[in-house]
Amino acid sequence: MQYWLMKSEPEAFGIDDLQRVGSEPWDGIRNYQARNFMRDDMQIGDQVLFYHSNCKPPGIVGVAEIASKAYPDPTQFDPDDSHYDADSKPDAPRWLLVDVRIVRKLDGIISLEQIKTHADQLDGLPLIRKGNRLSIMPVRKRHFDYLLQLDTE
DNA sequence: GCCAACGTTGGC
DNA sequence: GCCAACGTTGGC
Repeated sequence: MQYWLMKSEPEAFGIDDLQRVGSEPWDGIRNYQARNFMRDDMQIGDQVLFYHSNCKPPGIVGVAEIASKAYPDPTQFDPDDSHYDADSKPDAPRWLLVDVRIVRKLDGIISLEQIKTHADQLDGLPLIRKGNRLSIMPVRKRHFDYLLQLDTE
């Protein structure tokens, strides 16, 4: 069992959307490091911190879980999709996705600002490393538990 | 293989 | 809207 943080822009797909649909193919990932996490390390049942980015305020808003193994992201083959990749061929797909299922929406939001005040306890968490832009990142269990406990404070 | 140019992310 | 940080591309 591993733990992750996955970013999404709420304007595109937020926690309320995930709660409504229940499970969602996490398409549009076009970063090799993030892809490799999905391909090599994610297992069904892994727990996910659902993070809202590019919004006010950014922060963790829910818990989700991995609901499938990695499989080809169909948007890479769709010329009308903004994530279309002309160099990716169906017999050798470059981009993968996993299905993500809702576990629960948090009572509030664990804001990035709040998270940063706990930097000492969260040492090594990529989210608070300067310049980090990964949209999918591993989270230690210790950090996962610590972050969620901030929601009930 | 180097690196400048460019595009994207994402907090502010 | 700005811009720092970072990844990718492509000329050489």
